[in-house]
Amino acid sequence: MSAVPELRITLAGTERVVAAGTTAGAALEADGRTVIAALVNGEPRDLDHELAEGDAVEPVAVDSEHGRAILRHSTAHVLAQAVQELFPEARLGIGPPIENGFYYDFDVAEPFTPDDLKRIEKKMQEIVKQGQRFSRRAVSDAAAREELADEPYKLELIGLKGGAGDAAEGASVEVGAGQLTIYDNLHPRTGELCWKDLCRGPHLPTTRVIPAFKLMRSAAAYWRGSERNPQLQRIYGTAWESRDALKSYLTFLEEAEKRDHRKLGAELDLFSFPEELGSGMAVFHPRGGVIRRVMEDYSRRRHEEAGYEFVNTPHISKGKLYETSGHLPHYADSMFPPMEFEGADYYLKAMNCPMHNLVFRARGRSYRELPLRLFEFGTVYRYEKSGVVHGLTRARGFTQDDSHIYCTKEQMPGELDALLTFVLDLLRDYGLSDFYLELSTRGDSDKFIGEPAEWEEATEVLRQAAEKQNLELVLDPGGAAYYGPKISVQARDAIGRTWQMSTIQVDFQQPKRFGLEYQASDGSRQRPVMIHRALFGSIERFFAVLLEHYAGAFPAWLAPVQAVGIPIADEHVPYLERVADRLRAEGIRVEVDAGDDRMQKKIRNAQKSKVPYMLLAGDEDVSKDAVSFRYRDGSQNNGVPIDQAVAEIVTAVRERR
RNA sequence: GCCGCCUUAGCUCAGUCGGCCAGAGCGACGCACUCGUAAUGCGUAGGUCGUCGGUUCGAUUCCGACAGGCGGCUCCA
Repeated sequence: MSAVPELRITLAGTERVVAAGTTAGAALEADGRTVIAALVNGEPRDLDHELAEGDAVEPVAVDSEHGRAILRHSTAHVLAQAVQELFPEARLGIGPPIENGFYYDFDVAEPFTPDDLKRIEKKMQEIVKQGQRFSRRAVSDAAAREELADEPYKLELIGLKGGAGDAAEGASVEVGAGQLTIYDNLHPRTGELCWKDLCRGPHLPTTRVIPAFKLMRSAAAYWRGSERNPQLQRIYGTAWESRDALKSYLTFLEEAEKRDHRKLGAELDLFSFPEELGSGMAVFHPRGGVIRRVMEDYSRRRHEEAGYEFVNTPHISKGKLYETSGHLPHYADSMFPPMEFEGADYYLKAMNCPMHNLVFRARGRSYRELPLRLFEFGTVYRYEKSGVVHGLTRARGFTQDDSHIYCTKEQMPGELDALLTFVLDLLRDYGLSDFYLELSTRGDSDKFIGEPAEWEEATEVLRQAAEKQNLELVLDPGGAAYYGPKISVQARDAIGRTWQMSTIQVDFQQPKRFGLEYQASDGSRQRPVMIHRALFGSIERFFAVLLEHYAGAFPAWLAPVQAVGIPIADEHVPYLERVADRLRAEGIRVEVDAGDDRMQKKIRNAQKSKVPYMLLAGDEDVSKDAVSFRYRDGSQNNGVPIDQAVAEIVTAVRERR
């Protein structure tokens, strides 16, 4: 019989009895390298956290989502320590883990240079190599204030304790709701204090078990995320459980860079942003134009089949319209300033909905017409701040595939359900297949207008429609537009990035503001519900997403040039022209490369322009009434009879492959 | 809008510690070559070094403003 007091705990699901004073690490027999922390009763804890009677303990592996966050958080501490060693005057902001990495904010007189980053990274490596221990220590608020007297931002966080979640994204990793703690970095042999930071933790046992990290960039960021606050210098870094994991992340970034639509757009001669037009305004070149036209044509056809009616509206209108719609009071910052003309203020169109409301209101409407679905490729202009304009995904002029559906309240659930299915099916036809949905609801802010009961009802209907799709549903409280809740469809692309695509919004406001009415079967006048919905979001943005998704190698039906004829020698050009004529007669976009490059060079050019089909012909093919295929992936299929070759291409295009 | 960085030929980039005619590769154009699955050779043209202003005997180079771009912050389709 031992006199040592004992504890009963649950270890990774099984009951155990351990000596009092046992740490989570000891109970888990953690090596501190692959298992780097513990979940105690669901809360992340350091390995040297002492267990209490009845605790449930689970290991946290460094290569788990939780584990990486802890690793990155610890690496952020190493970053801050390195910065303060090199720049003793630097004051600390916050330093949380983020997706794929971490950052730390500093108040310094001069922004960091790329050279500074190199020095900081080197210093971090020294700290990692030393293997300093992360040691947790509870402190009272008063003691923390005294210790951190030189860290004004930390003091501010202490003052905000409890409300830290609202203080700033990431601030909650510094101060939790309860007892304040400070982490000391201790020298492994001497135990000497090397550095300390106010932090909730948990952390790795030592800096030595940071396997791989890299500083990425520095940039300015507002303290606590507000434009009104001072700007701090933020350093971004990434950290991984192994060198290989870091390497594959860096490879992913390279891949993303290769797919950048701005780069591909120039390389493939699809579009450009002439400086003469001003920032955020694109022109589409013929090759981009044809892709866009095919995208639009297919969308038009599907909308027509789904009972939409097409309308057209101007690009400019008197300000009164946007006062009626409520945009001017809520949205004026995003609109171009007005043009004074004939005694009225004219605004560039920033939204299509007010104009569609005028179409609805142009005459009396009957319940028999509902749901009335108005559709337009409507070009809008929005004033985007100069720093946010970004290629085709964030432009100042863009075209929405916008539609507004007017229906009765009773029709709303069925309409939303059908709409969401329609939207997802159509997106799938363009080649996106991996989706999740986001439901954005009303928040506390006073930007939201309208009756809470209406909001609740609409939110509930949207939720039900979303749940029927059997897709992951993410809640986004407070993310709604000012006039109503919305569902947005998020799509993951070929390399796993997510893009916001379609949005579906319910709006009770505009029908009221415009006095929209229909006559019901009982002769009474009723107010319709309005559903806003853009499927591509904007054609330009959707174009960019597809361009990046396919890395420029569009499926045949969208490819600007679907086939290129490549003669082995000049004398084979007329033969290929005849083949090309056959294809053109079937509506295929085909070119014959009759230039005086060598055949190999023509193949290279066609390959670089990502043409799906290369059709080669030499004496052998001519003698057999055939062509030889070279596909984009480099594979070939030689001596294919012309009829068969034409059929192969036509079928692929018809089936949108 | 804020912070930092960037802007040299159609594209990608050298270069000038302030000094006579600013370079390369690719692309374009011309000539020769007529070739079986990712670059044939030779030649030619092309730049008031983003714009405007300042400093200087002299500015593409230094300084400032503006425009455009890139990375973030804030915001968003």
